[in-house]
Amino acid sequence: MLKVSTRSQYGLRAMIYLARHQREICPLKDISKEEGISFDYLEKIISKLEKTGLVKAKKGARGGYFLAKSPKKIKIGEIIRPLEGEKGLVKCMAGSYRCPMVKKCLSKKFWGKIQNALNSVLDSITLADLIKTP
Amino acid sequence: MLKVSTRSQYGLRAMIYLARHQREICPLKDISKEEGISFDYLEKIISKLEKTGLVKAKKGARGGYFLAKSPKKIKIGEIIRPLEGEKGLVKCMAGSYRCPMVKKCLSKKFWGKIQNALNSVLDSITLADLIKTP
DNA sequence: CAAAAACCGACTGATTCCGTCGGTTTTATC
DNA sequence: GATAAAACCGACGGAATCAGTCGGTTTTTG
Repeated sequence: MLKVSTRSQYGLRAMIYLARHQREICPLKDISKEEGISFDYLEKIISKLEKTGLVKAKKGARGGYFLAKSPKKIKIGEIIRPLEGEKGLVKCMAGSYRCPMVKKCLSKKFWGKIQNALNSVLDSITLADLIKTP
Repeated sequence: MLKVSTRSQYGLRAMIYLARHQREICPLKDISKEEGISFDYLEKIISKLEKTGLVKAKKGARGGYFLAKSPKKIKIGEIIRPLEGEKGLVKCMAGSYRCPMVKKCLSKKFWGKIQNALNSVLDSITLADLIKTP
């Protein structure tokens, strides 16, 4: 339905939170409380972001999460894409799939354009851009 | 999951078909056969496009569908948006919904930007653009 | 009248979303 | 060393949506 899942929305909000608390180690409890997002769900989301290397974790008491690099170097696309799954906007762009109509199909190229446009917008904005209050 | 539904993909292909058969009246059977899309499903899709006024129908024997206006005047966004539902990319942009965090939320503006960018790409391309074979 | 077509609404299996839950491991502090 | 706080992990489940099917109605042509 061309919708951004709450996963991505929550993930972005968590990243914004971390960006505003740079050089601190933020326990998930604080983020979830502050943002009003389910702790358990947010855990799954941030763990994904950790696996892609955007976020680092410190375990144990007084542990928590923190950004792996400066907000200036984090493009929003890097946050959204892993959370949405890298499948691509339409099935016919997913790596494995081979559309039987590909020869005659005029629309594939179109969807590729849309996808590229979307990605470049997402990559033209950094986390730092979002937190600077003008 | 930030995916375009097959509804839209099929809808677009049907519109391309109609554009390539301008001034003909195309029975759904032909479109579905040519494009390899389920007749029954396509019927639901095209009926939606008819309701939005992009396509006109002629009932009865020797009836069928045809474009309501020239392909040059049909923006792809006009095709996709009704098929995807006008809900917006994220819940917090849907007309009725009031997010409790709206005051502090830095991301809403961001999603608005993304949505606008997407819409302008979709509206920058016409059906005519898609069928001219370069 | 018969056939061809659009029109319409109800139903269904599968998938994905959006969480929840219970338990494990790691670490800091007392 | 015990305890508590935190990250980590996998299984489960209700709800929504998707993609499609089906059966029937209405309209028009020949």
